Amino acid sequence: MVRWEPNSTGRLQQAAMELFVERGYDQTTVAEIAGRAGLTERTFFRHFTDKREVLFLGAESLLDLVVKAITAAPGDAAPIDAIAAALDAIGTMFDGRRDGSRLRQNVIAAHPELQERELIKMAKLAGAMADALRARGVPDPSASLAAEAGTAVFRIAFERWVQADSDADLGALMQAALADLKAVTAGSPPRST
Amino acid sequence: MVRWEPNSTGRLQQAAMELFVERGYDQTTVAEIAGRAGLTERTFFRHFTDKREVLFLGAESLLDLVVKAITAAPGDAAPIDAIAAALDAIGTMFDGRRDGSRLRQNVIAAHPELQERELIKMAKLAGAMADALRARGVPDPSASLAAEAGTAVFRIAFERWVQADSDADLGALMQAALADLKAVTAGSPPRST
DNA sequence: CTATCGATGTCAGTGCCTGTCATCAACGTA
DNA sequence: TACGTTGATGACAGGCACTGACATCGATAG
Repeated sequence: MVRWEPNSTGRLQQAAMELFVERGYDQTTVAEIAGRAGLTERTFFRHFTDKREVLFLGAESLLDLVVKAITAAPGDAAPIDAIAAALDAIGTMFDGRRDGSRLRQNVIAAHPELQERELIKMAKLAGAMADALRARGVPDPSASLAAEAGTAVFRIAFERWVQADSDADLGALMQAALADLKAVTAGSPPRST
Repeated sequence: MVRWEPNSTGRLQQAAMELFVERGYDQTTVAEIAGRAGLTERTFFRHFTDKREVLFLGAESLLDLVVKAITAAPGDAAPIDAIAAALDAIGTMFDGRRDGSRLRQNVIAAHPELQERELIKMAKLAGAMADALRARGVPDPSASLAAEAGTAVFRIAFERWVQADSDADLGALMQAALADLKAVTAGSPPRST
């Protein structure tokens, strides 16, 4: 006989998403989330450091993916090309997950405190990318700047992706955004995409 | 006879900074801040939406400055040059404020929740810069990308500025960082600055 | 069989933040 | 002068996020 149902973390995540969608983030208490998952509030905080974090599990795997892609890039690749490779890997990872991403992003978009958490996750991502570039011998501040550029491209392409009516391809959107960034930093006059 | 001492907001800010430096952000309660300023906790929350915000007043003026600089740039200037003009304006604004900036940044660096707030202020800054560029006729996503690039340059140069031993010039650091960003997005091989 | 372990529950408490109502000097107006 | 209004503040009650300390009890190792 099992003393506890398995996968507490997953149950808490699912219960949280359901409640956030049903009645909104603010109108949902941690006790309610835990209750729906068959647990107590105290246990929620053993699985997640705070209420927001329940929406941001999985950021760790994205980080690993990106670091590996940068590390695996050809040794003679320019920093920006290593970043491009990381973006490609991200594109593949999100393939087919647009509906879920959109749902989650709608919740985040409605709550500044969740946007804050998302931004610091992005900053950590940029930090990890910069570390991976430095490990390739890219000096600062070029490594930091390339990493920041990469996350900027990701964020802007991602935003377009979840908002798009058609089911565009995230990878393609990121490639286009990267090309735009290259053009704009090169001092090109405005153009439309 | 005055019923209340003037400049409640400023007194709260000063009391907060003092206490944060004396005993740390976490070890300071809002009631203590208010008490030192001769006010009550409830009044604190009439001046600031939350405890963190007491450290981030003034972000509004930075935003205005940047928007005006972009708007005032020559009509035929490329987006990236309008951004460069905004960075110059920022450099002038922070001239001579390095010690204060460093003190404040030390507090923020020690507390993730404060970093989150700083990041969302940066995101708002980027949003305002993008709006100003769009008003100049720059289409999306170029406007967003140029704005994000600008804030990335600002953040990285600012970090170096407050950490530097010598009293380097923020404006010069931003110009150098912008040049590095241009080089790295152009696909240049790694170089050191 | 017993000791330890690990996930959970229980409970008390702190601090952030909000809603609501009261206070009272200043100010305008009749 | 009297009186109503305004605006910044105080007082108070309460909700909810989050934490520390201790108890519980199947599972597992020896």
